[in-house]
Amino acid sequence: MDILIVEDNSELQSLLTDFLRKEGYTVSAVSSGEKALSLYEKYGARLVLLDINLPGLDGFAVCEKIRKLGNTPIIMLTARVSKEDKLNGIILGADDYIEKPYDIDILIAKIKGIFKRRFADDKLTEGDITIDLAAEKVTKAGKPLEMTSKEFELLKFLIENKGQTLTKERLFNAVWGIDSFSEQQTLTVHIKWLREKIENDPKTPVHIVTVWGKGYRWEG
Amino acid sequence: MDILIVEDNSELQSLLTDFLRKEGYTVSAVSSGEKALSLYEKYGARLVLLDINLPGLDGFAVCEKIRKLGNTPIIMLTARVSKEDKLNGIILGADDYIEKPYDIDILIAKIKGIFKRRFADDKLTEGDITIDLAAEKVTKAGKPLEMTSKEFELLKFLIENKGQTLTKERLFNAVWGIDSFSEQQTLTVHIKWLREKIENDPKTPVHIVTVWGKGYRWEG
DNA sequence: GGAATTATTAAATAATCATTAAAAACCGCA
DNA sequence: TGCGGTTTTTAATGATTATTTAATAATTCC
Repeated sequence: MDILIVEDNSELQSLLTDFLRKEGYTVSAVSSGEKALSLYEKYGARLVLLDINLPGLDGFAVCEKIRKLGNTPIIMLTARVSKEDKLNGIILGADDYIEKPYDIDILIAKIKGIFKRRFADDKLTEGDITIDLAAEKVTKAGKPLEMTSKEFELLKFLIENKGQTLTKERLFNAVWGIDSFSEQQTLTVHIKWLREKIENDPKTPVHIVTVWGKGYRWEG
Repeated sequence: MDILIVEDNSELQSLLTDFLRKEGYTVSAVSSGEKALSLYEKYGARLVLLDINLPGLDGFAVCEKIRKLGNTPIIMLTARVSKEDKLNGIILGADDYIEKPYDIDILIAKIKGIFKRRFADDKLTEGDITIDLAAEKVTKAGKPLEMTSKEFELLKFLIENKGQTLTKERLFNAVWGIDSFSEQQTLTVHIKWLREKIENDPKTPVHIVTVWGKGYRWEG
């Protein structure tokens, strides 16, 4: 899915949906924060358009949650124009915002800008590494890399949160699903295998860097 | 299952379902993209009728996902007639589309056409292997291969979805039709017999490759 | 230099897949 | 129905691959 629209005004929702589809994006639209989250968790999205005024869970909360689940760019839609909101939205992780009533062309332009900046094509690329998340396939400089499932999960999580330092605990939790601060050996060993496959010179890793005393970080 | 209908308009859904059942197809109908995907993942389908306007996950997104899971032909149902939609749907993998309100006879004709093109007439070839789906006969480099019915079904399903990794669950459901405890064993044994007949060197299979932890994939 | 942390390596364990043989179910046919 | 052969399933065993554990070496920070 390209774009996830979270907007409870049904008129506006279908307007946006139609417009964006005509631009060639695949669009899913929901009318509540809860639905947005469950859809996002299950299927992800490449961009989220997020209304601030939502029944139940509001836009800021949704933004925060999505930010915890991934680096998907978020554009906030807001009728309220207070400085605090702008500040708040951006601080909490929104990549951009637009005020209602807005010029649809400006919105499209913003969206295109984000897609262009963010995605070369429909695969996730990092340097000479390409990751097909759906097919669970990784290639480096065109050559396919054989990945075990744990290795793939780990790589995926690192790249999805590139630039962020991830604690070992968080990494372990994300990939293995449970807290188990005792078995950090497992993680370091897997990091080792990953580096062996990903890095040009595994002895001096440039992608998977270790943050001493904290954990690891993916550098793009 | 022959046909999976994804349509949230319940009236239209039951109309379609009844009509197609009368034509002799086995039909399942769901009203959301999420349900469609979970059903497809588990049981597959030989044809999908897919409405574009769905609540939540939209038709295009569903189409995209199904395309990643298998080569099943998809017919899009749409009220909107924009060129962009047509383009989009076809680019994303739909084999055909039909506009609402549509003539049911035209739809039936399209469906029959797809079934005929896909599952009846000409012979399916993969390298030096030729499969006659109607006659249930397989030849390798001109020589006939004796196939049991299960072996044939399995081979057919693999080749129909060549290039795609098929989970054991999905393979079993497609060929055996039901879940079972010892499904794994039965499947692996049949894979073994198939390899014995198909592969030049059954010890190092190049056509039926195993995807560790997932299932199998046919490489053409 | 020394304690804490991370990297490396090898070996043990666990999970999954392949092979084989034998039992059970199936099928055509008298 | 019962027979003989074939297909399919089940079960037991062996092989392969993934993952974890454990022991040791290297590195980093103070």
